[in-house]
Order: sequence, then C-alpha cells, then structure tokens
Amino acid sequence: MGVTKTEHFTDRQNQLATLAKALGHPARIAILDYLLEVDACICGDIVNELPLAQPTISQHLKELKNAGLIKGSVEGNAICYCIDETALDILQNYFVKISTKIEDKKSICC
Amino acid sequence: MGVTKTEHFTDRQNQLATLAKALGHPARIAILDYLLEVDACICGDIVNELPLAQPTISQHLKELKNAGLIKGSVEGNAICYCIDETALDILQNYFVKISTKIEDKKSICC
DNA sequence: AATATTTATCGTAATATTGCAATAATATAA
DNA sequence: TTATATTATTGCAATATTACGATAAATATT
Repeated sequence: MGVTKTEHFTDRQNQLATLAKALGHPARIAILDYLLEVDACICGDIVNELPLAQPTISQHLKELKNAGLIKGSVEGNAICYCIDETALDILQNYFVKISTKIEDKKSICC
Repeated sequence: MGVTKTEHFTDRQNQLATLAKALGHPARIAILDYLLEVDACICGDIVNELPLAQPTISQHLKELKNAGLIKGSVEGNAICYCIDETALDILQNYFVKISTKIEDKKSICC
C-alpha cells in the first residue's frame, strides 16, 4: 500500500519517525553538513555544492523544512536556510536516552 | 525515478542516511521502544505488541537488521532480537557533534 | 511421523519517493 | 519596463516502500 499507519502509533513515535525519515537521504545529510560547515547560514549555493539538479535540491530542502530540521528566511531574491535546533535537540535527546538505557542493561542478551 | 544517487555522496553520508532511514517509520521506532522497555531481549511477541500483521513486522525487523540497528539470534523455534549498540552509537555521536557545532555558532543567522 | 508454533518469503496492490526538464513565481538590476 | 538571478512548482517516469494474505521453512512438541 505504501501508506504508513500513523494513527496506530503515538505522537512521539510519529514525530521521531518523521524527523528520522527526513534525514534518511544522503543528499539531506549533505545539506545539513554544508549548513554546519559554513560559518554564516547559506542561501542558494547549496545547488553548486551538490551533484543534483536545482529542482531536486529544492525538494529536499522542502522536506527538511517540513520536518522542522531547517528554516528559511527570504533574503533579497535569495533565501537563507539554516538549521533549526529544536528538531535536532529532540533527536539528540532520543539517542542519548537510548544509549543510557542500553548501558543499564548491558550484556543481558545476544 | 525513486532511486537514490548514493554514488555521489560520501560513505559517511550514506551510512548516516541508511541508519536514519531505518528509523523513519513509527513501527520501527515502536519496535526499538519495546526492545528497550522489556528487560530481557524479546522474541516474537513484538507481533502482539504492534497493530500490524506478522509479515509486516517481519519486514520491519528485517530492515532494522539490515541497517545494523538490531541483531537476532535463534532461540529454539523463536528468534531473539535485540538492539545493536554500534549503530546507535554512530547516530548518538552524530547528533551530539551537531549540537556542539550549533552551540558554537549560536545566533549568527535566522 | 504428525502437529503445532514461530518466523520468513512470495506475490500483489496501493501509495510514496527520487530525480529532472520545463516552467512559473519572485525579486533585483539595468 | 525589460532583463537577470534565484527559488518553487508542475508534470512525469522510474523505482521504493508499506501492508498483508497465502504459503513456505524451521524447530518443538506430542
């Protein structure tokens, strides 16, 4: 069917999945990499950085924005994209929490 | 086309994307949740925990296993699945690193 | 051996994702 | 206003994902 049954899961599970899914493409990881690398936040030259056509990158940016991972503000006739901490904090928190839990029950199984 | 151009990205970017993608579904987040919740590692009762059919869950487990997020060992006529720390460490590391970088350049933009 | 239990695989339908050419929309510059 | 630059949208083709019924494979139990 290709349709995820989100209604069966908790809001938290759906939110984490949405964020993870948005990161589930190398181009989108590369976009974040670039946004972190440059000191100021970056506008349109992501297109020059990645080996993908402009519409494709625009689409990836849209997905990152929809997921809340980046935000963009109009800057003249260009757009300034940068990372949105909130979403990344949620993810960081999730993985830190997991790691702690795993530590606690080390070597019980497998 | 629906086909990701992995060859254009670095191994690291592809690896992170693969891991994130594997987490990009609420059912798979729910599976990890359950594996963390139960004290011993769990076998087949994930099927009873989730509102999805057995073949669907088997498929999700396969994806988690392929990504390296969980591992399974045969235990009689059941299979014992549990979390694989290595992959989660990679992800935790990634997000911690990002958060640090963001701290450094706080309020430069957007 | 026959049956039951558990998990995996196959086949299929519905939907989603990826990528890009063409084009639109928006804003700046001439 | 016309031209230029930048980003978004549309439309499409190829492939991937999600879900599940049916069924197979593997082991345990009787």
